[in-house]
Amino acid sequence: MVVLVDEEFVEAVLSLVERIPPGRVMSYGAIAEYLGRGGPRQVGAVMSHYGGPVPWHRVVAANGRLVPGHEVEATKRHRREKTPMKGERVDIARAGWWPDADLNG
DNA sequence: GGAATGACGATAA
DNA sequence: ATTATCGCCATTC
Repeated sequence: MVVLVDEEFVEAVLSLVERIPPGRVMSYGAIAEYLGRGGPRQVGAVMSHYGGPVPWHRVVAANGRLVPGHEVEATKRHRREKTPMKGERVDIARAGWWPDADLNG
């Protein structure tokens, strides 16, 4: 099914998700914003089709909602990574990560 | 080309 | 805090 509309876009998304460190998360919008290509829906679409081999559980909705269909799985993993959370949701205010955030010395 | 869909986001009530 | 609606962007039928 070669639905690779933009292999480059897929690579960029997966590559970025791989860069998300443990205990941190990025929202679909943040990823789309960083890449500057498409929108949050496109990032989510890529994840649903090619987000298998990457730490998808570190990608959450802007409101901290975990990945639909894998809420339990994602929650378990965050518990292992000590991700800052508020009940069933991730505390984006504390766990929100950005590539530049790691450059800060 | 047009309508419907989707791992989203923001706003209104 | 929760539910409902509109907007965004590209894919799919």
